[in-house]
Amino acid sequence: MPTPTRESVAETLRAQGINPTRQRVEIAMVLFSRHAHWSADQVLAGVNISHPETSRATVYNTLKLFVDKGLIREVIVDASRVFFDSNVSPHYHLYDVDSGQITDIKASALTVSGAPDLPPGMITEGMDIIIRVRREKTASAR
Amino acid sequence: MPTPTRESVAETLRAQGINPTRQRVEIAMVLFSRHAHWSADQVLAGVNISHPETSRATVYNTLKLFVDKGLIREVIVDASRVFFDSNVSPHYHLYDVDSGQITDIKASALTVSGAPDLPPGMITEGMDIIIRVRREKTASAR
DNA sequence: GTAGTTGCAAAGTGTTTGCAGGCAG
DNA sequence: CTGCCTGCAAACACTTTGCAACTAC
Repeated sequence: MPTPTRESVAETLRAQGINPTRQRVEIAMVLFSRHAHWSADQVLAGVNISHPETSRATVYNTLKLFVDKGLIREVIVDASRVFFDSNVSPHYHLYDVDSGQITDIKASALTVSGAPDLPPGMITEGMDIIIRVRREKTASAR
Repeated sequence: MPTPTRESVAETLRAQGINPTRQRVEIAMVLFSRHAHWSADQVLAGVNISHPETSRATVYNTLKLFVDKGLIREVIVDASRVFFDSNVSPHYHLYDVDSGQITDIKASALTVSGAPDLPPGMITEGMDIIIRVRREKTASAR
């Protein structure tokens, strides 16, 4: 995924039925500049480097909009903040509980079998797998 | 797991090196009254039915203590609050995104193979699997 | 007396909301 | 003009913290 241009990003947004306003394009530019796990604040900071005129509220609104439209994914690994993942291909996560670092695991690298029976009338929306790791030897600090 | 007595709970706490104070025993009584996914507020409410003298701060402190000691598990499925799971045997979760309902899936019901290579010096602390489900037909509301 | 524990209220963090003003067609 | 977007600041929900009072030994 090469660094996208404003035009290609605007095109992507339109394709999802999203009106490509200036702020939304800027936010998408940041998100798609690389596959990463962004907090809302990181996105806000990223956007305002190049274009110092996007508000926090707009960032939150836009991130929610993008999630609804399937452009990005929410990643919930930490109770205290949501990350937004610009990699929407099937994958799971490795979470370093010490550093907070999140790493992707290709879905093809893990096989899950034996899907449980869902309650009737329910459909699966998605499956998250989070492998929590930490630096060895840390033992039982705290 | 039958409803525990204050004595058996105190014993459990001591076994983990936890000083079984009045409040801690009350909190453990609530948590162990049944396997469930408790929010801090639910625990606070539960404790204060029978013993209206435990503060919010103590509930939070105690829950954290219990997690550290392995008596209960944190479940992070929702960005906005932490649940505490009094079932510490290996299992995964089904999460109903509409109702917020969390259901256990026995670990034996799911098989995961192909553990990815960890970064060197890292050890696995645990693996969470969350299957997000929702009521069929809801389609693309909002 | 000492160390560990608790309660209170205030502070903190990430996120959401209400609303007036702006912009595009 | 009209409806969608945006920015601001206040509001929110959950959690954490500082600190004085308390308890057990």
